[in-house]
Amino acid sequence: MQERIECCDEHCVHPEILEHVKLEMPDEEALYDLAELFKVFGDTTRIRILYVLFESEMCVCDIAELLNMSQSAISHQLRVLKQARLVGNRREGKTIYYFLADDHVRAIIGQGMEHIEE
Amino acid sequence: MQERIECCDEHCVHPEILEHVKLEMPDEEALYDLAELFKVFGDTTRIRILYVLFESEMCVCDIAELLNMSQSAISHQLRVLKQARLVGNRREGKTIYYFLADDHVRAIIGQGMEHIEE
DNA sequence: ATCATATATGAACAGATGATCATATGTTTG
DNA sequence: CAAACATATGATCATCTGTTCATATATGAT
Repeated sequence: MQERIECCDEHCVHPEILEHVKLEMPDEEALYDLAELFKVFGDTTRIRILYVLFESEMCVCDIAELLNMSQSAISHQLRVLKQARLVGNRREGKTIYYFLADDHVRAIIGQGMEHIEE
Repeated sequence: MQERIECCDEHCVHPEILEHVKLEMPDEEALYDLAELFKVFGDTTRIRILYVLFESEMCVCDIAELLNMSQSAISHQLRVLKQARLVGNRREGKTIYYFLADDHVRAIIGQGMEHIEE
């Protein structure tokens, strides 16, 4: 007689909550984009780059020197950061300066810091 | 005569800014922890789990059913979320209910959403 | 005690990721 | 135009990650 014969027949949350959850879920594309965004923050090198840019815009070789890493490694990561629109850049002669794209970066990292400092 | 003979001798930011950046950087351990935290957010399954828990605490099999994934996969990811202290759980008989650990989760995901919706 | 149910866990494997190396592109200077 | 410099990029490789499968643990019911 019962439709659902597997687990969670009776013990769990009410069906209307399950329905409600399904309705409230953002669409798959947004969830995917969100995970992709956080992946970008989920790497020590990229976090360090972002922290460096908190203080001032900076060229690639300066970042590499500051973080004691190869120019190539930094360049690859700056590409990832730029694709995620977390940083922007501008050219001045041979040099390319990178800077934080917007204040969400600070906000997100700030919230993260609060959590781990608990 | 010059100490620094590589790139960035003259064109780039002033040395005092470089010094300032070095001083302002959080220590390596904090940066590592921060990256680890964002890694946890950087997966579609875990993001979806967190969104489900936005609405209500829920047991493992319900989450699995809602997300159309195996109980094992969900259990593995709940473990990761718990280790990052993003969710907590409580037992009620055979069932274990998971819930959001604190409001940083909402804040962080909210900021992330704002960014991708730009 | 035995069985069913809910969840957890370890091993294994495929796919993703990040640093390195070599090289390419683009800019300035002589 | 050639050389020097700043940056970007493609290939490679070792490592990490997430799912699956099989199995273990824990609780409740009979």
